[in-house]
Amino acid sequence: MKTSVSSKTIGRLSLYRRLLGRALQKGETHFYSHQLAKLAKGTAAQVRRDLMAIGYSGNPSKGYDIKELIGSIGDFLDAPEGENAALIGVGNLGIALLTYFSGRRPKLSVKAAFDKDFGKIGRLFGSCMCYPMSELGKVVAEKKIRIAIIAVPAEEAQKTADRLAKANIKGILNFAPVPLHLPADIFVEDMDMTMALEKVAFFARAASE
Amino acid sequence: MKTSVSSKTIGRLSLYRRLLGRALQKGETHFYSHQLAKLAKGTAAQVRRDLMAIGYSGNPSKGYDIKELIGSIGDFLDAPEGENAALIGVGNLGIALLTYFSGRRPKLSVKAAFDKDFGKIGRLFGSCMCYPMSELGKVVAEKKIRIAIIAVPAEEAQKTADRLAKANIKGILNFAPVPLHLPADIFVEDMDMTMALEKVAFFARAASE
DNA sequence: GCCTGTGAAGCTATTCACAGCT
DNA sequence: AGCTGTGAATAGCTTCACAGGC
Repeated sequence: MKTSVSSKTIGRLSLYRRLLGRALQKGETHFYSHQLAKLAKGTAAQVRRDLMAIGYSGNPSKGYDIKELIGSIGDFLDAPEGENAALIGVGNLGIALLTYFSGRRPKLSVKAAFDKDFGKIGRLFGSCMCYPMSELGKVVAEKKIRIAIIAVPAEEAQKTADRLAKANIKGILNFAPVPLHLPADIFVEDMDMTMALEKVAFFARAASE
Repeated sequence: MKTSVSSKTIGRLSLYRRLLGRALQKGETHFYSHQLAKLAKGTAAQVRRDLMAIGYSGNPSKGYDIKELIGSIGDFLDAPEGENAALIGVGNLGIALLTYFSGRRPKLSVKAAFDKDFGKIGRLFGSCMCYPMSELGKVVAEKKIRIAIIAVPAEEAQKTADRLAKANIKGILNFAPVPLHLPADIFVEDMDMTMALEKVAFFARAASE
């Protein structure tokens, strides 16, 4: 049932939830689709379509109840038991990501880090222990980890991904600037920062002339 | 003319260039569209369409000349004089990005960093001097900076973006997890890592049942 | 009147499929 | 035979526009 929702819609739902959370903290209680659209830089029709996908219904006169809607998005997006992640590659970027993700979502946290550098193994980064790669399978099973973040150099990314696949990881957030070749049942989301920066450079130039 | 190429195509061209560079280093000289497609995890037809967009033509019998193609992509994507970027927000993430982007592309480099923390101002990060925000306009003009990377906390992102707009920045790579409201002639690419991780969590779960 | 929910239209992006070349 | 380049077809996503409700 839920597999029929597009990746783009899932992304926007994640965004809506955050924006709604901020509105809630400011004391708002209800929102119209066009208000949420404005915050999210989308259109009202799209907001309504996205909410249709999760089966949430608003009220034509008051709009959407913010608290309720946040709950509905959570019911749809989050695993009830929460989701544990592993970080592979405790370099500059890896450490920044650990900090960035820590405490952001109650149901989604990085529970273990891995590196091949013996200087890092056994140390705590934030509240996250760094293990050697050889213990990947064991730790992943113990801590019920299902998703992983790859923050290793490009040359090691594919090898790392293969090990993750063997460890039964089902989803990967990939920061290495190379596409990963993996079995089709593993979901991969690429964060190609080089691509992103080159895009910005290109369109900035295109706009300037 | 070049504005007619879609953002997705631009992104893939950036990827192709990197993949071709690696193939070149391995000693390859020619490539067929299906070979590049395999590396890029796309289809042969799409590779050919993308190359059509930049007006590069291959040879039906030998395929594409790798060196030549890298050159053509460069002619299309890169500003001949190069493109200078600024980094705003020298926290954990900002520093990781400085390291990540340094030396990756000859024609695209981060030339200045900005922060509001006086402890950071005046220091060198990598080869990048950290300036106070008050000097943004001046430094941007002096160093001919046209694009910027936002790596500040969510609460400060919009304010930072407004200052960048005032400083005549034409493109922004935004790592803050909030959409930015800016004049339409400024290109913004969002790197919403929270969204990406939630997507991975969702589809990993969907695949597991 | 101004909202939501949604079928239908419109767009954009991708893939098919084949003519033309070597 | 096996490739490229490309019109035509398809699939996927977004927006329009309006019925129905308060």
